[in-house]
Amino acid sequence: MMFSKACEYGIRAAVYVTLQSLEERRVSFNEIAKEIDSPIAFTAKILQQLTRNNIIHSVKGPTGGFEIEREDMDMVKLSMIVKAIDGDKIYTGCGLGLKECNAQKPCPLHDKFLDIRTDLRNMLESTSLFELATGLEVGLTYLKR
Amino acid sequence: MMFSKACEYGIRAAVYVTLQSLEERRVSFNEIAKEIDSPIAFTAKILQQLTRNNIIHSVKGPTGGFEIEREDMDMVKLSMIVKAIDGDKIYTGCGLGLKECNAQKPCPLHDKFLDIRTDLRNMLESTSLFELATGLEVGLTYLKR
DNA sequence: ATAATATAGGATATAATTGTCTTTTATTTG
DNA sequence: CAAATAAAAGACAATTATATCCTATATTAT
Ligand code: FES
Ligand code: FES
Repeated sequence: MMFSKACEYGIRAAVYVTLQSLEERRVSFNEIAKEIDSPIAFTAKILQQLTRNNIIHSVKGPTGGFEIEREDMDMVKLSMIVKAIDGDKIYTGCGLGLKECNAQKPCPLHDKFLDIRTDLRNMLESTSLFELATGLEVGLTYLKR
Repeated sequence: MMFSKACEYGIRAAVYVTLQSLEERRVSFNEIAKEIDSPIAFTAKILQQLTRNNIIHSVKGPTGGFEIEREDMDMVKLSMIVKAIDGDKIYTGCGLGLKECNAQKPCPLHDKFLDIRTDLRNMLESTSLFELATGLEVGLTYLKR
């Protein structure tokens, strides 16, 4: 609804990688897909995108898998994942589908829509992977149900 | 992104019907599609949905077309249109795609997501077609381009 | 070096959404 | 009543999003 399926899987996957990297564990896409309850091959594609965008790091071969550096856990915000997977139409598009969102020639919902979207944007730009992983770590939140 | 294309067209169409009904004019789906710059046949389908959900009123035959009662312009909120076309997943779904959004077993983004979604919901539930049409009427807002 | 392992990449399949076309039904006017 | 008009309905087509499968490439351990 707000994010594509691919983006939802991408965020859940990145948070799971973060959680495991906190314990120095590399994880395979098989494990990730199982733990976040997502389609394996599709998840692998999404992990490729995250890797190409330097959001997570991948290592091939035995003992390989996905990981994320400790400093990146703080640096990587949700907005970066959303942008890598869904692009920035979530920021730039018109809520009523006009060709562009423009205050000079706004749709009837423009002002109200912009309020919501600005809040969403601020939230995504200020939320780090580390922050999301900590709730998981102490069992307060879940990646599947 | 936030709404489906169908929903975007639906809102724009309903606002246009409202604007014209303020001047006692019934409008055909051909005119609506032209004025909101949307695919004609697809728009006709969406107008059917709005009619079935008693959001706008349709009249067949010569002099027929779509219209909306003056009192309905205030009574119909955007939330009703969104619900009629996109269903209520926008209100009930989990932002990270968990099978359900539930505070007992929340995803890592639950609290922050709920804040945004509540604002969106309040906005949609408090915004009437009349309110949106008035900006159009005085040339402050636009339904195409 | 070789075998085993794990991600990368490309081709393909399936499902959902978006969009078109044609026929039917209801209504109004002459 | 007949002709014209406009929405309703159903079948179909195109596009996009989601998902799977198979092969290639890189890396590690033996
Ligand atoms: S013009 Fe529609 S949201 Fe800005
Ligand atoms: S559980 Fe994910 S948004 Fe509520």
